[in-house]
Amino acid sequence: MAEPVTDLQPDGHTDWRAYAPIKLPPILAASLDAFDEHGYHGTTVRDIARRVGVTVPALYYHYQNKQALLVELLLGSMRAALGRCRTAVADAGDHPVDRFSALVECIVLYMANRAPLAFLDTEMRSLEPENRAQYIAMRDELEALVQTSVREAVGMGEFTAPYPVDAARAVLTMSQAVANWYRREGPLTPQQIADRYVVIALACVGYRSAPQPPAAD
Amino acid sequence: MAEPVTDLQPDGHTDWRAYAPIKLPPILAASLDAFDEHGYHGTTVRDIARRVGVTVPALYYHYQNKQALLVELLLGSMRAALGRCRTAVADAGDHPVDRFSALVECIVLYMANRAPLAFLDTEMRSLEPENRAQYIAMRDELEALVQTSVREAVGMGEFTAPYPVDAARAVLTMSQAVANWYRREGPLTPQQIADRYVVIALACVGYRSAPQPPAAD
DNA sequence: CGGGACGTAACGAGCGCTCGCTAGACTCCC
DNA sequence: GGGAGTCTAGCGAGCGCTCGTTACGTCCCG
Repeated sequence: MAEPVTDLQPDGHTDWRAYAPIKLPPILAASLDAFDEHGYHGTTVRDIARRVGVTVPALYYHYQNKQALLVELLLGSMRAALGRCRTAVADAGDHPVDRFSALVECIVLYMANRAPLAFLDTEMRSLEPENRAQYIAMRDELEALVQTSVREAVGMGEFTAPYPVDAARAVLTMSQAVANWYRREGPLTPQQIADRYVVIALACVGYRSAPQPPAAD
Repeated sequence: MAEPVTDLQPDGHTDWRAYAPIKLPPILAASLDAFDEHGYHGTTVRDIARRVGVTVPALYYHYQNKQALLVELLLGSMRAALGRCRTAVADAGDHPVDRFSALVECIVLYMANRAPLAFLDTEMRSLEPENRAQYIAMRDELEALVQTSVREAVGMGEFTAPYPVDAARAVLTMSQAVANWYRREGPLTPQQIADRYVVIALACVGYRSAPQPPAAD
């Protein structure tokens, strides 16, 4: 019942910076739209069916229940984001500053290019306990990646922020928040936003020689 | 039906830094807990009644309907936060850097001291259109306060961030995110977190001589 | 001609909300 | 001082409706 969706797999990418238009099965795509608009509990299976253009039992032929739709989207999204972040860290080489920059760029790129999926994050609390536990485990791993790169860069004297743990969390949260305000019709591309956020994040953690591009808003 | 609650008024404070333990009418307090746990649509009026220890009709004696409970909490919370921010800006004097610092401190203090209320923010989409419009208007005003202080400080050469608009939004979102992770039993007081966030935020916007307190995490 | 992919119809449960009613406290007037 | 009237705060019962879910029939394609 429902085979793996490439866009929701940890290795569903060849280049962590590359994003094709997202391709989800119709039922998942409709569920995503509905959950983003009204939240999990505010969405009815009848609404999802209506969006897809089928009847309710057709949904239950493809997915076990409503919760399975949320699990597929939420865990899949986190799996995909984490997979890309792991690749980004691996590709960034040995230097913690490069790993940190790659992480911020990767997270922001995901939040913008997959904003509807990332926006679902708040529906985490509607996951049943064991699903939520899985989600939180991945979430914690993502934060650990960021915290580790910051800690190492501080150890090398590259970052001078007086409160590196708080600064790292601040960077993570401000990056994740991109999913909440990014609009495709906005003036900046995801890559432009990501580039700017790398600069902002490096300033946040007190990078000793943060780059100062000439551009302005 | 339901007289004003001090904690939810824009002028429900004498000092914008001072927070007494929050005091809400029992029904609102129970609604807040339930909405935080399960979301608006995931909460039943029977659950709220059970928490208060009364029957469902008793709720409807005090409040018009379920939506009115959310409106009271969400608009009230935003009203209170915005009220404090306006006071903070007014008290900070003429210098944009001081206004910016006061704003960050004020926002973080609110997010920590009123975390359950601030956490409700995501339930904005469950507001009926006209209520949501009011909420968004206040939200926009809050962002405008931050953006203005940054723009003025950049104009004076005090902030050197290459992308001040993006940096200002990053600061706002990372500050608001405090409500999502703050725990009362955590190691830092709200004031300590706020002080640290002022330092981090000043770094974010490229304050030319950001203070460097000696402490570490 | 079998099974994958649906549709029709309906189930029990629970939803937000309201009805009619009442115990008790308070006010007012004679 | 005491009865009549009114107000607050709440109750038990149940309304009409929608929810997630399912049993079962049907159609079409290989």
